[in-house]
Amino acid sequence: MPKYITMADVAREVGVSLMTVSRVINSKDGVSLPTRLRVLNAIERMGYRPSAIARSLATRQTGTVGLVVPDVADPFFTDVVRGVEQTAYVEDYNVFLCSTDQDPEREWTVLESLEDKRVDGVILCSSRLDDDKLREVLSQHMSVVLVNRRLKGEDSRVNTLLVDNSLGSRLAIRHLLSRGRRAVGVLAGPADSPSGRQRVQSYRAVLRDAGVSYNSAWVRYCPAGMEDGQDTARELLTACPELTGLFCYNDLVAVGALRACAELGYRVPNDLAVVGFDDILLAAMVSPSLTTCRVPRYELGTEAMRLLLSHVSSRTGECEEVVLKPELVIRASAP
Amino acid sequence: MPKYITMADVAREVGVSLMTVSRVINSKDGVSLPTRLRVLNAIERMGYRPSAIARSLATRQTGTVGLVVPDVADPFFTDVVRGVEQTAYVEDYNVFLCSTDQDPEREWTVLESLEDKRVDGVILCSSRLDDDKLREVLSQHMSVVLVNRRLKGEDSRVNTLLVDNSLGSRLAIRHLLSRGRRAVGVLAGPADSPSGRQRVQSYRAVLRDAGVSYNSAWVRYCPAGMEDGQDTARELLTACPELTGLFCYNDLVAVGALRACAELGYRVPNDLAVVGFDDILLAAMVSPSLTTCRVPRYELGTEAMRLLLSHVSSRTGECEEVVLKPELVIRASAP
DNA sequence: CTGTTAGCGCTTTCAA
DNA sequence: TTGAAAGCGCTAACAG
Repeated sequence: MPKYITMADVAREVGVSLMTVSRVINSKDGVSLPTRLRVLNAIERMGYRPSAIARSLATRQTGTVGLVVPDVADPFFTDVVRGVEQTAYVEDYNVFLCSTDQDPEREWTVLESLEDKRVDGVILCSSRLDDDKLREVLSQHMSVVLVNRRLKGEDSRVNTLLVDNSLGSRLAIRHLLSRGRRAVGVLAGPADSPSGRQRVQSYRAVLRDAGVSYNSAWVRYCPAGMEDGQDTARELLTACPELTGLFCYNDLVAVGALRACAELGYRVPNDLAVVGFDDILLAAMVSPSLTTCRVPRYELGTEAMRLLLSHVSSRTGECEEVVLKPELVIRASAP
Repeated sequence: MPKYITMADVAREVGVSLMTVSRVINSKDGVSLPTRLRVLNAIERMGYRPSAIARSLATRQTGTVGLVVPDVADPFFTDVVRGVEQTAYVEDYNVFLCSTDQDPEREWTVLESLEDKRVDGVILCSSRLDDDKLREVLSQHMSVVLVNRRLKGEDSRVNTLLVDNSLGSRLAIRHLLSRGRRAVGVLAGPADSPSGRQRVQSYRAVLRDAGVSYNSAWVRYCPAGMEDGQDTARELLTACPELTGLFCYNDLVAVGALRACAELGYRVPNDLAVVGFDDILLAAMVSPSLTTCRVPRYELGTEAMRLLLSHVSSRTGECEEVVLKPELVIRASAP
């Protein structure tokens, strides 16, 4: 059990006041070089480390941020976390990682616990809270970055970081059309996912613009896991054997679809071209390898942290909205 | 910018002293029911949340732990993180996630930053620090759980959580031998990885016990990524075409080996049987699907957190060593 | 049952 | 250039 050295210990050792030690620690001037050196020496010798807790209480800044994600193990958020962590490290912040497990109540709870810990700010990914709840809990936080979610009316208090879903959708669907796939189905992800809905909208728009007719039965909502994708793909393909292309909510769902195809005897891409979303590591690894929309997930993390810190240290408190662009990666499942 | 309510605000509002409010918050008795109710009511109404910072300073307990991993995005640690986070949530702790990026200096730095934040304890996974440095930095922490690493001589101050690598290795090699693969190579992972070395040792022991001769050229150390596995496998297979089996440091390396096989025209499992380690999601997904040693990663996380909390709240400060057992999962790459 | 007095370890005035 | 005093928001130890 280590006994923490305090500033008073150091001051006593050197024979100066607390303030002198404090000044040295914070590299403030007003300390003669000889004194500074003696203090520095004592600090080193005694192994003194200032208590961030005490400092936080006095300065009202904790040097910590909260990162809230639906699922730590989801390969999508895994990279976001990496990005946040990396930038935090460089900027000398620590990050509280919280998983909500997709549960709004748990999301609420962790946001409160972060408030208790007096984090300097929060990065909230893919929030499942409804607008009112979200507004309420966020109003308690000093700085906020919302990732993958827009909150109307709060643009002045909340930073927003989005992926251009419409663009992704357009790239994917146009690619399929350009390859002669005119009957394109969609595994649209959770019905309550804004990004899913956005992509379906763009899907419709592209087909309309291209003068290609489509059937509303071709679009199915589904949970975002691989098993879910497999099950829903099986249903969709059985119900609509006319499909020649399939656009999936994410790569996990797409891999599920691939498995459903294998199961049903569909050859990919001959019988059915499949496009995913995100470009997780797995996408390049399955066979056939997956054509997909690459989302810059790591950059999502670094950018989120950048937005947060710039808000924290800005006197004005102005907020930004940043949109990152996906790009199409063409592989074997939809060449 | 929210203005935080303080305990004094609540006390003034209700017309009682700080202590009464404090007692109510901490559910201590010595407060009459009517008073308690009035306080509770005010807290609710004013939206008061006690500052964990101030409380930490007073109690010398922060309700936070540090989790240090080499790489947040590594699918292995991803599940460990999930386990830790889950248990932390249930037990009302917050976790600081730190990535070391395999860099000993960074590891040192983050451990110091966690010390500054006065975490109640630290879970350190696969530390790359040498014994002395490790001992030094850990001596500054109240409670420690070392995962995948043993530190001799500190058993009384440090909890240890290990995977039974020997067992895993034995299961894998015996499986290969039982299928008639007698020329088994090893992609052993980083030369400085204790778990890698442990597995190589068991590999030798099993062959010796089985009376099977082997060639030391069959064992190659390599970095732990997929590309690394692919490169090293290519070299190994080219140099030792007599191999009929391959035991890999982890699944990523094994998948790399699979790719090298495809490249070189080896059929798996006909020409070469491949066994991985860990059983990450990817293992079941590649083709041929990967035979591997499943490591209970999520349990590693929950158990680590359990060990930590039991140490934190134990008056005695006794430490434990726990070993978790892997099991063989037989799939197509080595049926 | 309730309140008062001291800190926890640091920073922020303001004096010297 | 240095230091003394007060306070950040809370709890622990005693009173009453």
